[in-house]
Amino acid sequence: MFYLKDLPTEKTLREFRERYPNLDMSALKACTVLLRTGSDMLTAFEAILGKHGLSQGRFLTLIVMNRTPNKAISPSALAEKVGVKRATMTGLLDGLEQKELVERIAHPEDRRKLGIRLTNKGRQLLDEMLPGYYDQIGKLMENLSEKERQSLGLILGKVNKGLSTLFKP
Amino acid sequence: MFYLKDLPTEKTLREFRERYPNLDMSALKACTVLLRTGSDMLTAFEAILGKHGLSQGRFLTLIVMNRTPNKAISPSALAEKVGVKRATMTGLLDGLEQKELVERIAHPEDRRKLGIRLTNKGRQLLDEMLPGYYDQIGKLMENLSEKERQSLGLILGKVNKGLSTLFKP
DNA sequence: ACCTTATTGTTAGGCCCCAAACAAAAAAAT
DNA sequence: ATTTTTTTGTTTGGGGCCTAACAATAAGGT
Repeated sequence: MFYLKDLPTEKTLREFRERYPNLDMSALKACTVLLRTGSDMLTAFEAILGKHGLSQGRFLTLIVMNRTPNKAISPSALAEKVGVKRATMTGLLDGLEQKELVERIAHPEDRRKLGIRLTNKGRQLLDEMLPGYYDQIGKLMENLSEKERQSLGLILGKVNKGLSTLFKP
Repeated sequence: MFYLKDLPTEKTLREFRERYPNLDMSALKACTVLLRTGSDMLTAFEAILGKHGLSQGRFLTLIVMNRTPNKAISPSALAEKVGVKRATMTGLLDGLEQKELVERIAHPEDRRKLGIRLTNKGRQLLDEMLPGYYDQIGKLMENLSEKERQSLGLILGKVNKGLSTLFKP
């Protein structure tokens, strides 16, 4: 899951607005459609990743490491970039290490720290699956013109602006 | 979490495209921004709902029931509308029932079936929290003109079309 | 009527996420 | 030099979601 499957119809929206008069119908509609689409996209991606034995979290971890495939990176930096807590990263790395896609290396100076590295097998897996993955993303967006893609970015930027002011006042 | 926190920079995107030439940069960018925004929205909503002791799943369950507040609805219908498996709905209903927001009623004819109803307390909670909730949604979208909201819907519709063709070929 | 099949809600077990608490080690304060 | 604080990675326990398997019941096939 991720979000409501059965989005409210126009009729339901109107009924709700009668009961809760401050309801901004077009805002709620935009909001639900956005979340629904995101939810479906994620579900689709997880299906793709599942074929390679990866979860979204593990895949994102690999992707971040693949930005600098020859450099080691600390679990905490990795957690921050992926957007999970350090505790969660421990679990993701456990899984990746068991599959031998990644290895933990002791830090030469600071004995608290670790360095995480892609193994050859890890790099190999990515090089094998990423072309297909990017293909799918291309197909996903093939119905959008370049202009529409820009427009989408602009609009989502405004949503983000709204997000940042949500909890301030 | 939900999606990558640290989105790729333009530079990283270009580097990736060199390694994976079929990468459609504007497609990937649109994709990541969309998922990132959805992720942030969901996080924000969960923070709001948490104040009322609800999770996203439980809240959506209540919302769906609130469409017809006086009618009982079966757990399986509820699961389908919310977008979770029946097994998951059992857990959601357990939680809601324990908070006395919802009650399970035996079906008069078919002894396999149940009817789920909002209790007074459940209705009360919704009527108390929904105005504020819709307010937040209004604020979230306040930076978008009516035209932009329509445009967003249109664009997301095309993304959805892309989604539906993702696994066919 | 009897047997098979389908449906309903639940339980069991697993994965992924989080928050909180830890031990080990390093850095800062005194 | 000793104590305190901070940082790092991990463990523990909990929630939410899933799949697979169940028992109970109903519906259909013969």
